[in-house]
Amino acid sequence: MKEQVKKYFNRYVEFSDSEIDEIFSKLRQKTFQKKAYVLREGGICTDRYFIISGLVRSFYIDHKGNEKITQFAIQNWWVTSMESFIKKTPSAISIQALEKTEILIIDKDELEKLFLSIPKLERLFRIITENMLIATQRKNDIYLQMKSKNRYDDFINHFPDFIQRVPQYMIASYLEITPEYLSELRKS
Amino acid sequence: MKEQVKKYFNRYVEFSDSEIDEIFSKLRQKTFQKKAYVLREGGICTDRYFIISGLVRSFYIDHKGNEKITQFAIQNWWVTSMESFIKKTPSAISIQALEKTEILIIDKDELEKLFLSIPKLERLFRIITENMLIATQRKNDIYLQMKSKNRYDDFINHFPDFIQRVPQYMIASYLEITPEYLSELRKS
DNA sequence: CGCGACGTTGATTTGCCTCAACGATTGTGG
DNA sequence: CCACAATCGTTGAGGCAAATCAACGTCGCG
Repeated sequence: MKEQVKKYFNRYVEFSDSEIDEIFSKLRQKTFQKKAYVLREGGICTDRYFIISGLVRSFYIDHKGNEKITQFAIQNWWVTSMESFIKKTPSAISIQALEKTEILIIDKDELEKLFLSIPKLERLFRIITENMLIATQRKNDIYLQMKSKNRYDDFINHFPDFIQRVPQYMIASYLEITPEYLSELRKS
Repeated sequence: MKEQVKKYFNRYVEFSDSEIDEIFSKLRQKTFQKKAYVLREGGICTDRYFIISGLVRSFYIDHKGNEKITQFAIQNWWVTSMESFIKKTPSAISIQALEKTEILIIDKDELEKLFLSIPKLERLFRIITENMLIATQRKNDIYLQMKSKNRYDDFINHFPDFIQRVPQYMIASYLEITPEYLSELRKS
């Protein structure tokens, strides 16, 4: 497991073994069973979560009471409620495991301390955040412009493995389509 | 002008005067007339742009040949084509001044060097990127869920000054509505 | 076994787009 | 300084993508 994380970290910035050890000493590891909540709506999100294995979704409840899924995250992805984490406000989203999921947890205060002692770590997080921004902008631009059918095709191309692991109505939610209409689309 | 930027920088991280001077020595200043292009689609975006005064839009051309506006930026905002900047790929978007606009330009290579000599600057950019991510996610979540009418109301509340400065059909484009339909909405 | 979770189907409605045409305003060259 | 062209907002008719609502079939699980 440590090897996996180390490899991931070194993809963007090179850390020495002692730096990795220092970072690791601040991480907590936790296992979430299927349907368990990593974070509940309304709570302050004080952590960043790194997925070792498994699958989670983040979602919020819209004004009509429907769940809206904003993100799926798997192995080697970071999740958090960014707005809550940065502004220390109650989180609008919940994060929930869809399978048994292994997660590494880093606390905000610990992270800030690590940024000071290991500036390279701050660099890593700058880069990670930039990548998240690009991905989010991409979803924004592409999905607003595309018709439902094309969004579904795009999703299949980008995340083929998710089709197997995620129930269809959740994919519909992520794509902002009703389950009924997605079912219709799939016939063709 | 220098005071304005210094004040902005110090909102997130405190820099010494000598650090500010070092940063400033790497910045170029440029004035763009109305309708002038800061960046053209297809070019590699090697800079980040900081708006001193004025107003720009970023937009791309969709598959039907229509302009889609993804962002407006004013005083104290950063703009760039993030994907092009990070990956060094041709930019999908153009950036254009909608008014006479004063811009500070920082080159990517210079910025990377500054990150090494002034780690606090990297911190500033991490924070800026986080804020951009939050804003982008917000647009994502809210706009996908809202009907056109609500998006327009939301826009008016968040950016009341833009209404005066930006032609209506550009606001329509930003909100992913046709100008005709926005006109219809405004009647109520 | 029985219940809840999930996918499908069909009928109806609606939000929004498309296309075409028409004023009002601004700007520009002769 | 006027004439003509762009640019911009509005209006209306018609059409389609996608939502809503309700009902039903199927599977897996406690």
